[in-house]
Amino acid sequence: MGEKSIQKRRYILETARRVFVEKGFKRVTMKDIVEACEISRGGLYLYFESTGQIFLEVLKLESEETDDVFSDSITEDATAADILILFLQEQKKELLRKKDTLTQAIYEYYFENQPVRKDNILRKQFDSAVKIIEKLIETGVENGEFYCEDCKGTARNIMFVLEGLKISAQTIGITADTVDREISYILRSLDVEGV
Amino acid sequence: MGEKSIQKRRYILETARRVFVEKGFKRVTMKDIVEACEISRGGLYLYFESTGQIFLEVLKLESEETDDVFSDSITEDATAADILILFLQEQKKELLRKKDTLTQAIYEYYFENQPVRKDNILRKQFDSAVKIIEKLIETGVENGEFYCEDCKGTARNIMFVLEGLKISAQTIGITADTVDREISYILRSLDVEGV
Amino acid sequence: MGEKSIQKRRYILETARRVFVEKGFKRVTMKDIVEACEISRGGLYLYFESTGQIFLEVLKLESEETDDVFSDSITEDATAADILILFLQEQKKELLRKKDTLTQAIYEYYFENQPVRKDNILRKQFDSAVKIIEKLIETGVENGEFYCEDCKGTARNIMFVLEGLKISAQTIGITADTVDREISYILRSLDVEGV
Amino acid sequence: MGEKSIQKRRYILETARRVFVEKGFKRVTMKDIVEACEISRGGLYLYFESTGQIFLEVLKLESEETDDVFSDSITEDATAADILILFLQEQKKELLRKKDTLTQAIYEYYFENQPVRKDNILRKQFDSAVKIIEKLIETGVENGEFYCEDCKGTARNIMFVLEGLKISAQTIGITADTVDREISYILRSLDVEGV
DNA sequence: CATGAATGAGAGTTCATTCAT
DNA sequence: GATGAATGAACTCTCATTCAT
Repeated sequence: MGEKSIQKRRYILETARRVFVEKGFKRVTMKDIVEACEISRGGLYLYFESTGQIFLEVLKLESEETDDVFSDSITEDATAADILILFLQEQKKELLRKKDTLTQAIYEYYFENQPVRKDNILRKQFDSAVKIIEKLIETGVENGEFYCEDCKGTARNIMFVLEGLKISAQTIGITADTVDREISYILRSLDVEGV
Repeated sequence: MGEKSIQKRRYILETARRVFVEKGFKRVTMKDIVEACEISRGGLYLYFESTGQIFLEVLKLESEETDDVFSDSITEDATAADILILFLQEQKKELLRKKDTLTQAIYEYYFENQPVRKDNILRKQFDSAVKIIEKLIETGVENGEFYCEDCKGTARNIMFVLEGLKISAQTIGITADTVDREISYILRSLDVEGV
Repeated sequence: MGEKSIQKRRYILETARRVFVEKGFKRVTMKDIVEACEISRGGLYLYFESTGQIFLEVLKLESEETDDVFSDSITEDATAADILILFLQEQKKELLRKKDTLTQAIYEYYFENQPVRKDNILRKQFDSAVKIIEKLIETGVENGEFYCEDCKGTARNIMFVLEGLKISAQTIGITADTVDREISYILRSLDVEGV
Repeated sequence: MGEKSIQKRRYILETARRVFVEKGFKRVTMKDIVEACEISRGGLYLYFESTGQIFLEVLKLESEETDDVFSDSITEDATAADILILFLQEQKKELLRKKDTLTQAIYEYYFENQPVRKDNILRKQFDSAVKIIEKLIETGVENGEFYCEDCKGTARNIMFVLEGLKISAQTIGITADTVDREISYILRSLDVEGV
């Protein structure tokens, strides 16, 4: 059952991604994807067997392409504070996009499919983000940019706040203001100046 | 549209609630509710016209009965810190329940139906919770229990952390430990002693 | 899930019977039956859930209505030989009908579904036919109409010959002559005169 | 339509045979055969155009290789009774095998495809078996081994009993005992001693 | 008011068959 | 000759919704 044309596979995943962005996870049917891809009903089944599988593959692709969220922000002479701020700004953009984001689909998918710890991509991303932020804060503390007694705790706290903002964006709705306020709250708690 | 038997209406909502707790929002069909209620198909339509409407009514009932989350915790001689801690412990319980909670259904519902600001019950609850916490913190500050420069900001921050924990509980899964750590992080940031 | 209108149920079974007679068992789809009955797709599922179930019910009806194959042949003053001959003539008619018979469908069904001994309607019918024939032969022997050393064996043998003719009719094809020859072979072996 | 590789053709038929043995005729799809043969979808169509055609060819091969059912049993000094008994024992083995036999597939095929008399392989086999048994009985009668007034009739009767047993084995199920009883019934009717 | 049979749209899935390579 | 990706028809099954009783 060799995986057929690898381009087509990728094409389907990219197209499906748009569908998920638009409709979330649950509402998406194989038919939706077939139609978006303009391929035949049977054609899709040649590559994938369910929306769940397709979604997971979309996520995989996604994380392959973007596990460098931070690396983008890192330039030689950027300070820890610079990087943290940049990262938070990125998150803000993402948060406010609301549509054009997989967020909703991801949540919906994980509501239904809570895979074993190990397979939970979401968890991996969360944990790795915590680690990176922790490192960043430690660096900042060493440089005298930040003041912080519990770097790991703070990193975790930041991530939960971001998660809270993310889900709020999708449910109760948030404004740029709200995000800005939370970001400065975080930065102030680190004693970053001029915020 | 004469409102028929008000007991039956209530009976349906209570039964439907259980269904939503069990299956979330999206997966619930009118058929599910009909079967859970053991009433006739047509009968349900006499009272409600869609799962969405039913869900909203369930939420309404819910909030009528439970906008006193705090009042429970408040006894005459409880300190602000006592109350806050009690509140956070309540939230912890709720968070770890995971199943047996409307949380997932609520998120799912609001993913699809983002009503005008004003009708967003979720938002109202969030905002009112922020206000209450803010008050609480202010009281605590006045009493010298807490140290806090931006009460409103802190209150908001607490709520976002809780939201973050809530959604994490439903997706990546969290442990009691994780919640405890966040709670003490919050309390420490308020300079609450002995945490 | 009460069984709805009993007439409709029966109507469906009778219509389905015609479909099975025409197409056998395997080739029949739920759609075929829906169309033959001129009811809606969902309507059929209200009553039955698979062609297999429908077929079994058809058989049940069938056997309720026809377990009196013999009783028809029995009149007060008929001799055992008369009855046996009548019975064999009935079988001949059935055999030669070829179409307009459930035979094929029955075989196809039992190829796939070999239920526990006890539930095998086919087996029950076979066994009960053997018993009746045995009785008949015994009576004939007592009356001096037949000569037979092993009544049970002969009865069984007759039934297997009939089965052989039945399946042959459906596969290699047989003529009236063939059946007649087998019938007289049987009767001769019982020493029935004038055959 | 140049006949391509004759080995491949044969390979396909042998593999397909196994598939038919396992699943009968109707349930077998071109896909099943393609997969069992581990060849390409298009490849199969180069050699055959339908499961029906493949099945017929399988039967042809089969009969080429096994029209010597009897010859196996015939040794120089075997008596007619010996040979008949051996033949019936062979049939018994076949009957009880149930799975691992083409029987079901053959019946299913002929249910749907009743070719003109002449092409009906099944019929040919039946007729030729009758002839051989007839010869055998005649020989036995001449040798004083058997008593029989209508050799052809008896031969035919034996074959129908065998057919009856065969179809019963596939539908209502039979035991070794049942077969033994029928075999001795047959032999007794031929006055074979010691049965 | 209440019932529940009936309808029909729509989602999922599998395969026979073709055809460009 | 051979491959296997692609197509589209055909089936199965489930529900929201209506409507006669």
